Amino acid sequence: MPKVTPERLARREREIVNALFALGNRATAEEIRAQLVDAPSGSSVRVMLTRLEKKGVLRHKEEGVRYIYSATVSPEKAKKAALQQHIQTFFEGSLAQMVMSLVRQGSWTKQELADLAAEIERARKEK
Amino acid sequence: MPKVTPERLARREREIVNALFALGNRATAEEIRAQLVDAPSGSSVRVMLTRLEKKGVLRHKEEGVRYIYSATVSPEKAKKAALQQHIQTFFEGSLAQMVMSLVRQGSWTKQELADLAAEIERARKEK
DNA sequence: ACTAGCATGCGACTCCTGTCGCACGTTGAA
DNA sequence: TTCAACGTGCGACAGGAGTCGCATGCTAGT
Repeated sequence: MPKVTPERLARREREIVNALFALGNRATAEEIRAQLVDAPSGSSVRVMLTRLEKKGVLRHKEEGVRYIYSATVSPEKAKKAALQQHIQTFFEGSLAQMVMSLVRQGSWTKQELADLAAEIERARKEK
Repeated sequence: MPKVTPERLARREREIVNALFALGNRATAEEIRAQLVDAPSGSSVRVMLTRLEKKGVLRHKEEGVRYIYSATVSPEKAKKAALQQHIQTFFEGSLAQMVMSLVRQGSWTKQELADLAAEIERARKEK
């Protein structure tokens, strides 16, 4: 059995896992379905869910009548992997470069900038 | 013909487009192949490349004997879309929240923090 | 002019994705 | 107890993704 990382999933499967993370890694089939762009039938989503579970990517527990799904990888790990991916693809592997770019290009409120500055100060002091 | 955004590509196709971006949106079939994890044969990659081109995701121009491929969407646009995706999935849609988290959790050198602080100062002054 | 070396793309094949309809079990109301 | 409402999963299917071997064509060295 080949190893299955979240990054190596097929399109819809990945969309589903992402939706699950966006929903706090705890959702019913229907909630996930609602989150999907160009949403298929509930039936289709459930097939995917089952397959994903068979692959070991998801698990479920029953809660009353319905199933509550969640990813087996921790959101933290998935987040980290996805970030790594993004940085590798678009910023030559440099986190610093990415954050710089975000600060420069994003649209920030006064408050956000202040908070961010404070956070950085704190990080600098810890050095 | 359904619209084809980079996010809606199949696994391998996406990997290829990402590899292309990582290579500066300008690469030969072989360069792309080398960049792929669990790399398939050159033959396979070229088939993908051709299909991607047919879908309008890529284009190529001949350069001597070989083809140089590049994505039709600008890297900037792709980057933005990918970022949006990431933020939506892992940070409840908040860019600020994401950057905060990165500053807090990333491993930063003194220099990087200084540069970042400077960049933020600059952004604040522009307000 | 030959030939070795690359690079392209065609034809072909397999299996996985993605889709759904429908039958089935449970629950709560009439 | 009958029935509607809801959620699950089975069986089935079509098409696309992913793979490769090989024929073909150009380039550069001998």
